[in-house]
Amino acid sequence: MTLILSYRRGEKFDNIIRAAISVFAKYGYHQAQVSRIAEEAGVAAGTIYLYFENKQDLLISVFRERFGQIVEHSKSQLEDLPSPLDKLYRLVYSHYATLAQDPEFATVTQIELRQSDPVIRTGISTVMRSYFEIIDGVVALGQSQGQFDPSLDRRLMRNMIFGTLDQTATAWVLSGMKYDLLTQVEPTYRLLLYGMAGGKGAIEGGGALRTS
Amino acid sequence: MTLILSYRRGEKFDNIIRAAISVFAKYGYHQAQVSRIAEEAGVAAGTIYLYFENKQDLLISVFRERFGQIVEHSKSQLEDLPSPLDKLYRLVYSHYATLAQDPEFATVTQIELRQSDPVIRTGISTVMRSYFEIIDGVVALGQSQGQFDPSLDRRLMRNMIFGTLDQTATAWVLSGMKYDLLTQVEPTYRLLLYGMAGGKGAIEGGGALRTS
Amino acid sequence: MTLILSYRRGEKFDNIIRAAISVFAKYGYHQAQVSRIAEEAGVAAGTIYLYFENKQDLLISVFRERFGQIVEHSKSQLEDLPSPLDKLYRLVYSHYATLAQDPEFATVTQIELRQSDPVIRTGISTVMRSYFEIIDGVVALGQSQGQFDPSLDRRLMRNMIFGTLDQTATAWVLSGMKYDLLTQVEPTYRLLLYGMAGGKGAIEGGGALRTS
Amino acid sequence: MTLILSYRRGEKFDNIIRAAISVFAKYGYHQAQVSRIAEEAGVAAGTIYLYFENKQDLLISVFRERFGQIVEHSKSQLEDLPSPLDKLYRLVYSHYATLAQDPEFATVTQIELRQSDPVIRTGISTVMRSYFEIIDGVVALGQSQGQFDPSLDRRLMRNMIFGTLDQTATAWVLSGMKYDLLTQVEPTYRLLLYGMAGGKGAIEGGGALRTS
DNA sequence: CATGAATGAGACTTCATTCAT
DNA sequence: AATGAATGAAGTCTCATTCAT
Repeated sequence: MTLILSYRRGEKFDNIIRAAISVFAKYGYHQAQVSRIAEEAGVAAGTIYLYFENKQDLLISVFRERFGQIVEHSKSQLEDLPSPLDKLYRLVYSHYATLAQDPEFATVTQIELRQSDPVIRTGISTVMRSYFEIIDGVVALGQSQGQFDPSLDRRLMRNMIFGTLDQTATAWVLSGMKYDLLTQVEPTYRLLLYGMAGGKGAIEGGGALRTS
Repeated sequence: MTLILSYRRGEKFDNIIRAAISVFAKYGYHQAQVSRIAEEAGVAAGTIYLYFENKQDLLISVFRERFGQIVEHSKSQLEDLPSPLDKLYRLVYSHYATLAQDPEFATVTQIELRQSDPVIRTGISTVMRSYFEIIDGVVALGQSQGQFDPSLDRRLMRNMIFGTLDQTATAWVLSGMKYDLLTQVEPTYRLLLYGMAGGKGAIEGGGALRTS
Repeated sequence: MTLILSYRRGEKFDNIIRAAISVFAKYGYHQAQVSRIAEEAGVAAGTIYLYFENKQDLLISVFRERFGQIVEHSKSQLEDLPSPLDKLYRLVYSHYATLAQDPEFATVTQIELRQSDPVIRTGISTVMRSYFEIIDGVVALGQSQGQFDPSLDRRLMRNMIFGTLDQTATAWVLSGMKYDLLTQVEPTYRLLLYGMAGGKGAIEGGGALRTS
Repeated sequence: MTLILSYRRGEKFDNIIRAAISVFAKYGYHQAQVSRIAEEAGVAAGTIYLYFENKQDLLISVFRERFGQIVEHSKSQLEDLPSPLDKLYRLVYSHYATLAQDPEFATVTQIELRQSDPVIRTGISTVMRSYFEIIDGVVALGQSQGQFDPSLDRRLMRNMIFGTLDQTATAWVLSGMKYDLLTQVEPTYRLLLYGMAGGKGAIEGGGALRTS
């Protein structure tokens, strides 16, 4: 494991990651053969095991590697912005843009990564946590400054933001990426902020059932 | 296939479905052996293939069977309610209540069903479509009656609603179901309806970036 | 494991054992492919795993199965004989005759079974123990009746008996089984009983070094 | 091969041999990784291949190197002694003492070296032959001088001597070397010389079966 | 003489599925 | 309708060995 880490970060490492994304996207995780990834990366099959512990680790690493960059990128982008609203907008934009720019990565992220395998889920959730922290940061700031409803549970808001972005992205991938995901940035932003009511303020109704 | 259908709906069918949920929840889809499901259902392994085409079909059937009931239930529940707001509230409630009532089914739904296998995804999306149609119906009614912002894309609203419910449910399952999911009904309803801004109406800011 | 045991003892079981002896003898343990054994046994490769846990278990089972028969046979043969000397003679005869009758089994026993793999050694030693107990029984009886020197360590005598039989058998196998092993029965018996001195009684010498 | 020989005998060669004994004893031949031996010897993995042809050669060399010393030592020790009985005694003593002095080497010799691999067996038997010749020399001298029964087959006597020493040593190793092997020198010597009957001379019985 | 990153062959084993009974 | 013994395809991973430096 220590040895493996010492190998990381090299031309071959990058080639393997690239090839893995491509092959995972094309064939899916289970159908993707390690030997095929090796071939596409221009290395011997055994070489992959100098850089990754096993196939699962490769999938997780693909995600960590790329999504880690995205998280770093998002973080730096949001830092410059003082307004929580701007941060939210930028967050939506970054999320969609990242996926729109790289269809193969989008496929892997939205489809292949949803493996129920515990090891894979655990590996992914580690990276996801840092993304959630970014979202949480935006939410917290907005609440403290009064732009976001301070009475709402922070975790729930995060679930809405991520759930909406993720579901929208998944729907887009499953549609065959036929439309431009970036057209959804603005409406998603508005929807998250003002809700389905569109910012009209409190509406009568919906309360009759609350006791059920 | 015709033969298979003729067998369906019997005591054994139900036993197998029940056993499958239990075993999928305990071991995960890939680790769940058909022979183990058979054992837990009290039938021979081969018998399962009289009721289901294959293991994938079993997973999809589990979902179709249970989720179909839920969809029917939700549909009938919403029909009685005239207000789109009440419908939305009831939708949130039903979604959470169904999962909260059956932890094993919740695990299978939120975790195991997220298989990247195309066949499984296709099978699931068929069932999901009818659920999406319910959501879409609520959204359309709300827009035509003016409670929901008519300028918003209907599909996007559906993605937000489902994405939020789903992500919230997944977070709850992954947390070990340690808290009561039903406490999230009310806040989720409000959040979906009024957004993060809490229904304060248009807020300045967030617009500067819209051209980026 | 319980399941596996329920399968044991059938025509297929015997065929696999027979095929395994043949293939192990021909190719050696490591070079012997499970698929080849299956082919020779006239079953599918997977079928072997219904009867044996793995390849190691197959090797151990081969030994246990055949050697177990031998042990039972030897035990019954020796029981009838009242004299420890006759028992010893019969022991030597049985040991050599068993191997001489089945060259393939002899090869597996003397060569392939000498794997240093801990699991294999453990599996084998379990069966060997019962053979050692037979030898020990003969030794104990002979000592109590006065035909064997009672001052000698019983375990050491067992080591000499088994070591001599085993080494003689191994030398015979490695020689290509070019001579008749049964010609060694009589001289082996005499050698074990009377020693290299040939029963001449105490001889001067050899004592000068005993303090070194 | 010529190149390889020219490298031999140096500090590194000795380090590798030492490391190999240690690693083979700890992990067994198949579990012993060349890279681990290299690490323990303080050299790079590739360096081992400057001194040894392959892993098998390394195992054989370990044996040849150490056992060769032992053979030379035994030979020189026995040369001084005029009596075949003293030679026999010394042989037993040397055999046990060598193993008792070096537990790791004992483990490798008695356990790891029993590989069924033909190449390894062949390599080992070459070294063994010279040891057998020493034994044969003692036997021949004893027979010609009349201390050993001249009617007995020389090879059989060698098998008994080596088989007894070897089996006793193996039993000692497998017991975890819990007792002092040297306590077995004297009884082993007596047992080999006078047999189980303890030198009482011919005993009635055991003859009835000789025709069977 | 030495290194150590890269190679790549090779086989065990699992388990969903079948089909004779 | 049910059984369950038998099938057989299919792919990951290890690690001895090489060779460019």
